[in-house]
Amino acid sequence: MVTLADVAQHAGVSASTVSYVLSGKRSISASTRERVERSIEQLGYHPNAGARALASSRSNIIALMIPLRTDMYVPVMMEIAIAVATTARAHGYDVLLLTGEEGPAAVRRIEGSALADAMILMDVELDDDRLPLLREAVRPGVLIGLPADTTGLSCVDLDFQAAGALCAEHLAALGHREIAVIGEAAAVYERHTGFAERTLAGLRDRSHELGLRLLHRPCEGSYAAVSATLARVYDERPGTTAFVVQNEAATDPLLALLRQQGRAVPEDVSVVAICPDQVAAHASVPLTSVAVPAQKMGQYAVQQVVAKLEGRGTDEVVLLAPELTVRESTGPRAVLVPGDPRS
Amino acid sequence: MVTLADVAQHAGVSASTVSYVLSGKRSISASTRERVERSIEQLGYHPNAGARALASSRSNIIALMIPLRTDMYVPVMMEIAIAVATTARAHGYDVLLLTGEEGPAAVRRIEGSALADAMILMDVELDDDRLPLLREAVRPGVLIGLPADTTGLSCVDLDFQAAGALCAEHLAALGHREIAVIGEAAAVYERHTGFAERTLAGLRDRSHELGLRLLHRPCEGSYAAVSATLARVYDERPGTTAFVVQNEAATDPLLALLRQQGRAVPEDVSVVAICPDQVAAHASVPLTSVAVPAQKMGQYAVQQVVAKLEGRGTDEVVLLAPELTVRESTGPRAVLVPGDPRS
DNA sequence: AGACGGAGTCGAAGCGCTTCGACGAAGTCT
DNA sequence: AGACTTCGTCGAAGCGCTTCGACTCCGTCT
Repeated sequence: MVTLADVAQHAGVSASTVSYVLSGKRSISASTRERVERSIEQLGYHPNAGARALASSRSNIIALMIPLRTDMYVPVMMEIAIAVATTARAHGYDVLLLTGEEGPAAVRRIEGSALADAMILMDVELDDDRLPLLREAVRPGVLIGLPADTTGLSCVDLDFQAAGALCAEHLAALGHREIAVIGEAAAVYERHTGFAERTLAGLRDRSHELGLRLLHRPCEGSYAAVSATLARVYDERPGTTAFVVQNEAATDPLLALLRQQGRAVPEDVSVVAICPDQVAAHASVPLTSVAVPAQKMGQYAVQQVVAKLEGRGTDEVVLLAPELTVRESTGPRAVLVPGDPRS
Repeated sequence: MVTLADVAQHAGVSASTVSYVLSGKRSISASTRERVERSIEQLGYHPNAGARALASSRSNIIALMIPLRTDMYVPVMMEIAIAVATTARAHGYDVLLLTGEEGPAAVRRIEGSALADAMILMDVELDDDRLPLLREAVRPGVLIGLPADTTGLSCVDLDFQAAGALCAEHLAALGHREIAVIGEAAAVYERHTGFAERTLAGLRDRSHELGLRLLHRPCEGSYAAVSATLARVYDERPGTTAFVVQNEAATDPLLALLRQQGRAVPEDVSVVAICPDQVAAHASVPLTSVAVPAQKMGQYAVQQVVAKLEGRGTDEVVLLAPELTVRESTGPRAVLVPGDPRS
């Protein structure tokens, strides 16, 4: 392995000079800089990560804790992870992948070992075990998600409450009065994942204001589960004319089942989904949807964490404003009144 | 931060003794060991990763290069990544997440900087840029996937060729004679991703041996694309009675479209998929499938890489034997002959 | 009894880098 | 002209750990 000393010797300067060329922390004459850079190039020098970390107490690594379970949102998680990795690299950082498995111990381990300079946590629960540790930690952290108590923490998330409200508004404007929510799997609510509850709150509140009747049912992503949920919904609320789907895995089954039952989308039933744009656009009926901006969230988390590492940036909660894109799955409520041509 | 020296002082021993307690590389008396362990516990000591890496030239990190693109196999990639992270932790390693973006430069960087002790590469193309570097590298590497030339490399993958053959056999045994393959997106073939071509080879060869007619069409995962492909298939080969689907994203659209066209699965048409079991089991018609053992592949890759790091283990290519699980999407070919009750 | 070997511990020498203080040279101010 | 800066460079002191002798006991073998 070629070391700093090798480069220094090759360029005829001292080791510290090479170091300063690399870091730019002191001014170096153009001629020296060039000579050093040529030597680096020629020798194929890469600074030893361990030595650098030890001397500078900076590892240039950001830890990313992803959820272990794959019961929800796999594409979203993947998209976030890739966005984090890509953005981090652009800022000169690498990403260490931790699974939720270790839980709070992982936070302690990273903190104690200085393996990473900062942490990004995904799949944050309302009252997450890891948060007290994160608050005490020397190293900055950013959450993707929104816990109950955000004091002393930085968070990024979609404003799911506003997203829920937006769905209600869109459907209300189209004349719908009875709406069913196909929610996440029951387990997601049980572990108090914030986004699910917030979406529901947004839907409830705005529905109430707008005079809509709302029925919420948790639902797994399988055909069988969606089928059962759908049957129950129509049983309890035969007048349902619109669905809001939060569990992205449920969108395809839902559309297929509605079609099978002879309910046309959007003529008879409207469907709004909360999911990544890509998923919405590729459904059998392109879905009117509120996008989950996975990539933006990943990028923002990294930017925030890097800002903190550089001394800029403070704790703040950023809720990205939801955007509803109208595609082909929503339309005016079919009203059968005397005189209506369709009646 | 608490250091080795702090622990040593607290326990009343020298630093090296603490180090040996930690590593177990020299024998330590039970009493000393206990005292040191108590001190470690009480002080909440975690060894500094950088210092350890510098002194031992081992970072205890495994680098994982995942594909940047999300045009295929997202759940598989995610499952592999999680399996790698989990298995690595169980062996005392952490995982560094690299995206394919950097390409060969990433290999050089890891190699030069000693950031990781070993590398696991995913999304390997037949003639991958990174392979020459990996062959020269001091650090061991394992590929998940199978390139054209495997000399000097360790690889794990599903035996996709056998998987293809297995599909053909299953359908032949059920009496099918004309089979259509819904392949991966055209881009996947263009970049010469091994598994796609190997599957096809397996299908072709065995079909030929068994006297089946095979039609292969690349296909994106969207409804529109599957719809178009399906139309073309029935146009060219009206007698098609079975489908093999490789692009897992295409399974749902395919089933939905077949249903829409009044073709019952499995009564009129059989469908075999090559995808993770979870995907197959949750489809609208539970799919007969050859499993892509993502988790096993991830686990194996880590075990292999760890074996190499420990001096055990040599270069070898491991192709996992495919297993076909019969579910509800395949059945005997509907034969309309005079006298058949259905005719 | 003396030589020998293993178990248990310690001290010290690095690992390759960053960073601080120092120093000469050259420019700037009064 | 002398006193100050500023610029560019160097030497040396660590960062916290691993690891290699070396040393001391103490039990064992002849």
